[in-house]
Amino acid sequence: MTQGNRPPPRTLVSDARDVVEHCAGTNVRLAARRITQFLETEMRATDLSIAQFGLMAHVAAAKDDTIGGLAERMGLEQSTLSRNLRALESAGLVEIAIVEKDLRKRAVWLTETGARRLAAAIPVWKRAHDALSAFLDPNAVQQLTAATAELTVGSNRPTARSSSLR
Amino acid sequence: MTQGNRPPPRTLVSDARDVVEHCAGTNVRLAARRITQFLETEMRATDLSIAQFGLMAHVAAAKDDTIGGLAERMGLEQSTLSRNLRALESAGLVEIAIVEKDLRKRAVWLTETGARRLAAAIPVWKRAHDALSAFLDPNAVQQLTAATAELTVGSNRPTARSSSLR
DNA sequence: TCCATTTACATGTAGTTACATTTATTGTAT
DNA sequence: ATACAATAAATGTAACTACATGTAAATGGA
Repeated sequence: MTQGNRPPPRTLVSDARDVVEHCAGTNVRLAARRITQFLETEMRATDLSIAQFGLMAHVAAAKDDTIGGLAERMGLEQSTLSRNLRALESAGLVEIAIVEKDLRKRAVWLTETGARRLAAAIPVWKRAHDALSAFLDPNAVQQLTAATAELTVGSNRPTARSSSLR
Repeated sequence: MTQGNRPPPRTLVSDARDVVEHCAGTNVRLAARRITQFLETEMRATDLSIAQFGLMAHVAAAKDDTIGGLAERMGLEQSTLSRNLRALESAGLVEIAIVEKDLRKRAVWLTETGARRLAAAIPVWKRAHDALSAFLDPNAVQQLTAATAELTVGSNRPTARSSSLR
């Protein structure tokens, strides 16, 4: 009787199941792995990884295209993007050059080869993405991604109360 | 006049913008990076990465807990999981042992230390996850992840028409 | 039983990512 | 003009991940 509708006692196992089921972090990472593996398989013929394909699409779509600007929009560390771009440069797919107005900055653009490779990859991506759409709603992913935009670490941390932890 | 409501001609730039905006692969990866960075920051005090935290939660929640079974449920390569587990083993957080019934298999479980570390991390995760919920709906992520479950490469590839590419 | 096949895991190698630090350039206050 | 601070990118290092391959154990048909 004293147990009424008290919640069941939390155990490590039940807490762990909670994490496995509900954690947005572990779950979005799992979803990303599965979707990546699917698209990577479907787009194997392009000889571009999803990371490379996405980066090249960003470069092609970019108006301001300094490394820092790209990193911001892609949610990548500047150092990560720097390296990924250098790899594409070595492959002859992009060119990187110093901006005259500010010698610290670098501008990036697709080479002819890069543009051709991206253009060739787009229809493959379209077919792969259509196949993916049979399983999940790309709009849902888009909305999720949009929601995370405000999460950007750096300036606007509304929940910077982590100091109260210790 | 001849242009009526014909769709505009596709250019590489407009196609690239399409990819950037709509691609579920690049977008879910972006969302995963942002969410990971947020949680990693909020949970710094636990001294566990999200990958480690999630893996330990899976180990704690697992009934069958061979490496292959874990890999399946976590959408990770067996080789990846093998290494990640060995790292946790070196840190004294899990134990790994051969299964007597089948000497090829390995069973995994948390050590006392591991259980204590995970138990200590759970409330930190709860606070971090609550903060995250202000920005996005964990249910949406859960549903997305559930949708990707059928995507598992290996058996049920409904779109294995990639050979028609060339 | 024996051998080929399959299964489970480990290892070599490489791509993607992040943090900390360094280097070069720009901006600013004296 | 000079010195100090801020900004942009590159580099050192390491974690996470996957593919290809190797090794050991189990399984199944001859």
